[in-house]
Amino acid sequence: MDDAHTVVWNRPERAAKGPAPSRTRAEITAAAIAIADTEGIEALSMRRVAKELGTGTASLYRYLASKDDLLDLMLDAVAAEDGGPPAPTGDWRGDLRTLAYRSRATIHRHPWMTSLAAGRPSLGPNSLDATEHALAALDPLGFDIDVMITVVNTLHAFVRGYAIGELAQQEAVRRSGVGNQEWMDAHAPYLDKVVRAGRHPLLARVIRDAELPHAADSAERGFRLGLERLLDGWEANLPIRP
Amino acid sequence: MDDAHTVVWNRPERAAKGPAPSRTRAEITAAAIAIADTEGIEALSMRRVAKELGTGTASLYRYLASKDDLLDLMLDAVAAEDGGPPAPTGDWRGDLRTLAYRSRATIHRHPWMTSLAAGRPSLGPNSLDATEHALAALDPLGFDIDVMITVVNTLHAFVRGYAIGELAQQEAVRRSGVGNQEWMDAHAPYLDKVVRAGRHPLLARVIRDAELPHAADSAERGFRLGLERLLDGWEANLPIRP
DNA sequence: CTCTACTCGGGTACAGTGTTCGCAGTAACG
DNA sequence: CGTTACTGCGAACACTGTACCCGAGTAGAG
Repeated sequence: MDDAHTVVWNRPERAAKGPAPSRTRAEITAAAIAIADTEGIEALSMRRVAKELGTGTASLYRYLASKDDLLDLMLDAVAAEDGGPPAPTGDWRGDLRTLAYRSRATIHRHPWMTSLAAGRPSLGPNSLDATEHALAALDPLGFDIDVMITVVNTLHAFVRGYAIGELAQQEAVRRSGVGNQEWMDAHAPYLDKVVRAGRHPLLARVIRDAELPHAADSAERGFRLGLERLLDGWEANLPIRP
Repeated sequence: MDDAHTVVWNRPERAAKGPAPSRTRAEITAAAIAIADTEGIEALSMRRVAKELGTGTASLYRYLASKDDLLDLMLDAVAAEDGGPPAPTGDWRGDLRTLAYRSRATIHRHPWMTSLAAGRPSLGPNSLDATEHALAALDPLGFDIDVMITVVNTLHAFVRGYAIGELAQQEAVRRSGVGNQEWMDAHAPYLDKVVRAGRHPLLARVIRDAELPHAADSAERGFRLGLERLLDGWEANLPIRP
């Protein structure tokens, strides 16, 4: 791979000369995503991908400069699911809410996203499309461009950060290899001890009295609550009141 | 490690019988944090930690059931920096702002946190302390416990998510091994092509016209802006108006 | 058409990873 | 004082990403 100095998005898929490649980057990416979805991100190895495609491991390096490139491609590929973001409707609040929920759904479909996205700027073409559409929803509001990008960044930050919290336990359980009940049983004595020690009265109230953590849709309700407050904050600071 | 079924926080540090261990979990954790800070999280291996401490690699497994345990300990250790969170002052807005800024500073000091925190619930004693203090700041406001924990979760989500975005490029540059300029040079042709293609007019405005991304304190100003809007959103929904 | 210059696929090899096993030495309990 | 349970750790195992090199195959040049 002689053009490793270039970025993967800017590298031609097929060489000018020579025989035609038998796979495509998209094929390889799709196989990798399938593995990460079903077996977890820690099961994703180049050898595993090669086996899935029925090729030799070293062949993959004809398409990708490194595993890092593959991870970049995976992140950008899932950003294009559902055929790209919807067009702005004029209701900025509804549009942003829709984008946030779509983003959340995507992360839930691919929990490995959260760990990959950390430390990896979203510069793929599909991610850029998503950002453009988010900006478009804000365009009619009269913010200047600096505020607009800040709003988009903040929304993005909330969605990603919230999803990380939501999926943390679920992912820990999955990685541990045991069932949810066994995982709980392993952690219960420790948490009991903390609560019983009495130095965390409010946390104890959360564990004992709170209804939300025990509800089936607790995460979704918390997400909506946080999101609406965020939108409230911007609505209260619109330069042009509708 | 026969009690691997237990959680690391709940495992006794020293055995009842036998010779005294020559290191402590805290020592090992500190060494690991130092390596991750200076050489990056991908340089953190059990062998590297052992070398740093001058021990054999296998000895570490007398203190930790797995590398995963070590990562958990690292995350909780940094949560205790600066001697724990400050006591509530009565100004809930200021208190939450302080907590958010402290959290951001910690992440900046340890950029590897973002990738570790994904998929790992924060159940360590120091993390629980931090959550307790955040709840305490909200206690006088009259929210019920469900809303309180939602507010804390949302704040946490915003801070973590924003930091991920802030550090993404910086981490990508570091991991690539080349300097910032070379990294920029490698990405510029691709971004130029995207802008020139004309299908992202708002993104083009951000890249060309926005002042914020070029300012030295851009990330900090964006963080403050997002945080204040979030606080605005809650202030507008207080059950008891002060 | 031949020749040349290139690419493609992939077996092999290398350095590194997390973790287990077994063994020698040591401290405390009965 | 013997027994027991621990400690430190060298060696080994099964994996990882990926560089190297090879024969085979294809496109354009002359």
